[in-house]
Amino acid sequence: MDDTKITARGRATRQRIIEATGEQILASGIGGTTLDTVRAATLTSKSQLFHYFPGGKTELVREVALWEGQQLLAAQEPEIHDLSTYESWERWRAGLVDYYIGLGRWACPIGSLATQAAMLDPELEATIAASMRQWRDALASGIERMRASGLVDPAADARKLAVSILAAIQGGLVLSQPERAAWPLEAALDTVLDALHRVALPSSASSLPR
Amino acid sequence: MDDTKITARGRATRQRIIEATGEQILASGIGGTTLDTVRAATLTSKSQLFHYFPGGKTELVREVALWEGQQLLAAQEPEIHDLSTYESWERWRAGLVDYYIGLGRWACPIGSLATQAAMLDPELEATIAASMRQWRDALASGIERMRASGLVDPAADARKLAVSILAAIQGGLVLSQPERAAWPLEAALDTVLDALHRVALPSSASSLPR
DNA sequence: AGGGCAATGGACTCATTGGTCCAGTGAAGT
DNA sequence: ACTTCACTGGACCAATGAGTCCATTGCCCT
Repeated sequence: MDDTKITARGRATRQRIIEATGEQILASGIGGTTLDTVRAATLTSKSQLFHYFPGGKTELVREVALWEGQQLLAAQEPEIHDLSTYESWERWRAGLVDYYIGLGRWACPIGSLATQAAMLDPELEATIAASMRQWRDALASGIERMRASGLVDPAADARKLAVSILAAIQGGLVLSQPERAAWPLEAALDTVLDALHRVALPSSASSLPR
Repeated sequence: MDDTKITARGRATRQRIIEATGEQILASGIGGTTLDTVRAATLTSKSQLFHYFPGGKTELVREVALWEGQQLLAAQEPEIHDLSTYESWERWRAGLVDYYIGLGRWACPIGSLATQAAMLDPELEATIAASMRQWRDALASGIERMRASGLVDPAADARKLAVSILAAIQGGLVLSQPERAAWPLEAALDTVLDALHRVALPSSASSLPR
């Protein structure tokens, strides 16, 4: 949607719609989120939904995916851009778990969307894949920084480790969901971060208090 | 559904419905699977669907979840009941990846269902959680066997490692989906199985050809 | 052979939902 | 003040999809 003809009030309404839709999708999935429930939650009307998202539900969901991707990355600041020490990784880990706890649901706004997107909308899937890649690259950069400063084995494969960490998060959340508890997520993260510690050079600290 | 009044033909039809529904759910999700498409794929009629699954779509999906859970475990035989050596783990891993490749989609019949179930049907979620627990316990038993035979550190937490391995599978598949490639799944599995190797006792072989 | 019930076919109903349309309202700029 | 256009309200439409109902077929058992 073009931003050329939109007032401050309009932008606020539009953003309100996106955020409310995001919450509903996290809670009930794309299929369980209807334009009517969004309308009710945002105190708007059908025409507003189509005014701000001419492409209808499809476009709205894509905008939500974009927004959630940004939010997820932002929630990991500032550590996500450091990760140059084990202490930084520890802080990042704690913050991330807190973020998911704060959501009130054991689900990743991006991850659970990814599963649904593949079946519904290829463009949405591409958007989400881009968010994932961005996230993965941020983690990989941190590992690279540690490698550069000699904290981990130069032979370590940063890309592969980053993918494994992301997988632990996503998979951990899948398992945490039915348990309604953080321990599967934390166990998976522990194990994979241990693996990261294990590629530490013999001379450096290779274990953290757990 | 009671099996008391069902003929061989009936049972076959019922099973055909379950399997076709399972395929459609894997491809399009629960929401994307309609009774009409199931009817078309199985050459049945609406009344048959309700004849075999009086509870309607809800009951049908639950039966599918049960069936898929059994299939998934069966696909890992016989290794899933061994896992007492690193070689057995390696064979198990190769077989599992092959199984997912064979499905033609980078998704787990149980895992992707789990994400959707939480938003739709608590009983379905419970069914899936039970499958996951069974799976996890099978893996944990294997680790226990290795511990008993002295192949891994007695201090290793089998339950935690099993959860981490499952998380790597589920998360790896989430990441593999948009990539349309096995490497994220394999990377995640590699990393977490490496972690298992690392808890090997110093006297035993602690690395595998990769 | 034939009675009975499982199995099947398919039209029909009703609720939901995405999307359209047009008529009002209000705020920003001149 | 007034004009304009973004913004808003809500009735309406068409498609879809779950579930119902009843009539018909055909297999199993005696």
